[in-house]
Amino acid sequence: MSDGRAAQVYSGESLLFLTDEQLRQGIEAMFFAYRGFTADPDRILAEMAYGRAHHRAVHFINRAPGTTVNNLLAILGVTKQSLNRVLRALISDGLVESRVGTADKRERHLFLTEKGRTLESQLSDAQRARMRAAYRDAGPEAVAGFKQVLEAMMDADMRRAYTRLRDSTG
Amino acid sequence: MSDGRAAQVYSGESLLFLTDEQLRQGIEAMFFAYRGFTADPDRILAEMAYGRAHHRAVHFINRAPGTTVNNLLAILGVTKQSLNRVLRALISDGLVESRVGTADKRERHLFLTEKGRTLESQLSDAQRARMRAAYRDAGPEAVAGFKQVLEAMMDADMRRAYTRLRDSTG
DNA sequence: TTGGAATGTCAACAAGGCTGACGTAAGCTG
DNA sequence: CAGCTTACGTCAGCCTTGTTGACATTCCAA
Repeated sequence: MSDGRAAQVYSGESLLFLTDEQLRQGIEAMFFAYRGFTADPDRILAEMAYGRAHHRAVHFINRAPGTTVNNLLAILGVTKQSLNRVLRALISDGLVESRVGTADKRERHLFLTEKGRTLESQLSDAQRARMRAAYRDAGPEAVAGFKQVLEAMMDADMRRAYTRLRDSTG
Repeated sequence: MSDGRAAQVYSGESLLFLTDEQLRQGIEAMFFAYRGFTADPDRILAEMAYGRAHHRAVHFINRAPGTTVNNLLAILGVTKQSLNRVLRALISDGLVESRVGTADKRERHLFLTEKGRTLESQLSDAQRARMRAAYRDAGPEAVAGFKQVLEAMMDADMRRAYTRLRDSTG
């Protein structure tokens, strides 16, 4: 399995960055960084009895207004029961509106209300602030590399979801 | 708050990478990539009634053998009650050994047993395999940028923990 | 018209966070 | 030595967020 050590050996063009040690560093970096990544929104959410699951739902509904429940399910990678609990809370609190589909009436299309948009921007402002600071510290080339590695780490279907979202706006 | 748009304006040297849009892309990349990051160990853990929490404990005990409970607590960022539940399972299953401190007898020093090391390498082999593939795809410069951005995203104390671990071995 | 897809809902459960409270042993300090 | 603090363990209870399984409804499509 671990061919990292082996990689060191036949490195004509320095494959030292594939060492087990280097990989472990990356793993730990992901772990610690993800904590920072979620810390700021988590603090805001805690004040209003919401959790990370609500944040994720709100984020992706904002990103793709009118998305269906099924679609959101696939993006978030949770069961419909799990998502439903979150959506129910958001709908009954008036942050999300669920409209029956016109073409296919089985589908529910999800939209943020004004109140929902307010929370969303509060959360993403906080998260972006940290991200922006990190980007600024690291510089544009580092950011390009950052995205490249992250994209390569994704499962194939998540990469498809990611690039589809990215290319639809960005 | 969101000065991303503003950044576009006075970009003498292209601050386009600080756009809200670019930041959002990074946020979504983190989200999707983290799923991939944990997917392989999660599959292995599920087969043996362990969870991500056990993985984290085993990982850091392996990284810093003889570490104290308090130290582990700080690194993992959880309460002692939460960690204790996990440690109790690992100790009673014979994956972790807890030795009373010699200098300070209040402390418990934690070590992996042979069985513990076996699980650890199984998990980290799986995680490294994905990481290695991603690194290889992206190349050494991208990897350098990846680490740079992640490090900049961490909270100050987590960055300290991270660099301390990194510099102790790597 | 009938099968299957999309959605929703109920119930039950587990992992893994959390707080609060309490106990014990050990170290430190005045 | 006395008393405070630290390190650790543990009990009890709560919350969020994930899971399965079962079942009803609605409605498209063959």
